[in-house]
Amino acid sequence: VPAPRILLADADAFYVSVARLVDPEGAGKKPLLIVGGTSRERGVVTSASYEARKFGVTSAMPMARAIRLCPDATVVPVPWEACVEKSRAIARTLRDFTPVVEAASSDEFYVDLTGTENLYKGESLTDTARRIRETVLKETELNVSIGGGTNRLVAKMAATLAKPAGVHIVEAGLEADFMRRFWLSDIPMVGPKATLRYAKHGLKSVDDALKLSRDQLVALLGEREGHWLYDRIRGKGPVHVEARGEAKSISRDQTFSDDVSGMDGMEARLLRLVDRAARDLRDDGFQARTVGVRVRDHDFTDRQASRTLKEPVSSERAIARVAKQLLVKLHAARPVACRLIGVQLSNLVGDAGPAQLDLLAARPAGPDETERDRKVSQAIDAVRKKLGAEVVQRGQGTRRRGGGTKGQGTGPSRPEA
DNA sequence: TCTGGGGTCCTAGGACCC
DNA sequence: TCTGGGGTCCTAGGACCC
Repeated sequence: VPAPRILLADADAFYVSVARLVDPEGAGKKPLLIVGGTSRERGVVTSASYEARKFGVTSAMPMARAIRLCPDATVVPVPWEACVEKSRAIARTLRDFTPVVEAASSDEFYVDLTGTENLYKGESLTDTARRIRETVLKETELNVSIGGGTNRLVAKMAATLAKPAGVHIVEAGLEADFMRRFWLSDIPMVGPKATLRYAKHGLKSVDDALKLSRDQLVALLGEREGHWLYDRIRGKGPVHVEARGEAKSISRDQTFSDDVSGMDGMEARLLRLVDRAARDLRDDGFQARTVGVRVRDHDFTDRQASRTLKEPVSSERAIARVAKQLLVKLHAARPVACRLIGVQLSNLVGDAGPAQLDLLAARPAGPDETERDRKVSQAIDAVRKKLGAEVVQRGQGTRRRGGGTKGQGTGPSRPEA
């Protein structure tokens, strides 16, 4: 049995790089570049150029703070559509090497080269990774860094060492040794909460935790987490790479520049989000059985309510009816102003495949979604399609999302996931 | 400093069924 | 009349990732 050969290809400063490609004369010429929410008051950094990072700017940082740290930086919005296209282009290039490519996010791709030893006969994993890197650069104008090894954990952690524009492969058998240079907080899924818990037991680095036996770790952290950490710090982790995989939920939410109070205002904003979510759901060829509504109160308390229906729905009117009831319920439970409202559609049922077309047609209109609701949505889709075509005719170069990609089962924001 | 938008996975309790 | 155990589905919340 050959040892697994897993790679993680991670695009360098993805959103910044795409912003520069989109606008070579503007953003392309600014070393100090920040890409992110330009709502000024409530935006955060999506990505900062390596030059800007030297000033302490990091992603997810409030924009106000980022500008204070790096006052000379240029701030531009995220070019979402171009990012979706570039993400797909990277995935396509990777699939030329093996079909087993999993998009973990827009800019991260797991690649399983196990069993390709004969195909790339004699070539080391390092050389194959370098060749992949060069090919992606040539075909997409984007630099990826590639980490690799016998499982996803070491591949991911090696990729951080490979940045920028490099390759780092961990040889089989050296996984445990490789891990010793890291902090526990560097391990994927060890977030702020876990880091704090570990620190309370005096555990900060991988080396700290290596001094404890399996039983001691279990005694400290509990059955599940104890075993989990014992394996991770020895470089053991999941191996399976899932080729493709479809979206499991679609959500659209919005933070408002000013808090919204009162049902009328909240409902108006909810309906706009419902329209976006329903449209994107249908574009991706899905129906949803579960409708959820999320609010973030003015004091940053997150609350959520959801309902699962007997039959899946995809029309604006059906989703809006449920969403409104959920919003009323949430507002009644805590009638305060909110800073964010979101709509989430899950329990997705595909309706794109020809095999399922009959099933859909046969699905009777029920109490949750009437025949009339569906007709209205069909009319909306028809108008959108027409408008999209006109935009293309005018040569503005901004085709409406999904116009020609219907039924590929890929979400606009997680294109290959 | 005052916190985006898009996701995934896990847990725990209750309802319900066998 | 009182007592089970197991399995599945649903809901809410939380941690985490990019």
